Amino acid sequence: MSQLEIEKASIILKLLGDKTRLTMVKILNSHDCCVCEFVGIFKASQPAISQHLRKLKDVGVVRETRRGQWIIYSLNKESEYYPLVQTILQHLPNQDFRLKELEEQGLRISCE
Amino acid sequence: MSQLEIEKASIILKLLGDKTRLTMVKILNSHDCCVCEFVGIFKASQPAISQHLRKLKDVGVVRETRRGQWIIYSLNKESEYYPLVQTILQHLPNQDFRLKELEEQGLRISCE
DNA sequence: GTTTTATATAAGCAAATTATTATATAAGTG
DNA sequence: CACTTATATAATAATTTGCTTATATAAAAC
Repeated sequence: MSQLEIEKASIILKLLGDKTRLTMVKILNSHDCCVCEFVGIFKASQPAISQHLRKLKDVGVVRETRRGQWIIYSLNKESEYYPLVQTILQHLPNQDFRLKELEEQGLRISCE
Repeated sequence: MSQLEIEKASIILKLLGDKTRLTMVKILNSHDCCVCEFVGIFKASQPAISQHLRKLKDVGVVRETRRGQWIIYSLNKESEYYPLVQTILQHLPNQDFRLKELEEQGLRISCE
């Protein structure tokens, strides 16, 4: 079991202690996503989504890669926090239905 | 693996996303404690400690039992959140040294 | 090169969180 | 019963967080 300082762990837990960010990370655990997909999934503005992603990126939980005009976010498996994040995500129900809903609205394809 | 709604999980993660509360819960995982012991352990006022404990109690993560003039807090193993809390705590270093320090100051005995 | 699409960032503000100070309650002690 | 000890609660102040609005950047399309 990889161990983390309490201080660092509490930072990660606070980050994941937000419904939107926690759902984002759960989704990223099975599928990479771009910002516009998250904007479609959550009833939140684009800047709000960008700001959540930035927080996750700042601590290294997620990474970004540009692909054309899209920026694709993915879980950073090299992060020292990855083991903790993984065990937390295992307690959460699959969120694939959210991506399904997106596809039904024709919003998923746009970023592929 | 017991599953939790995202909404509920995020509430727990936010609660544990505080250094003081996270350390409290880690300590309670191996030893019951009273409020005055936590006041000794953390550089925080008694009301601040009480308020942290209240938040943990309100969601059912901890329980309290009065023993004379002391109120002893313990982890609530019946909580639906207990499995999630356990897996998180496994990633954290043991905090027994904090209780040791208390004993050396003669502050532990007072609550026994 | 202007326009559109995707995203980021900055500033301002409202809501939520945490700590402090003061006071209340409840048990134990002399 | 007055006094002390342990704890809780209420009010308030300070800090943090998350959202909105406006603007900037960067790539793609025309």
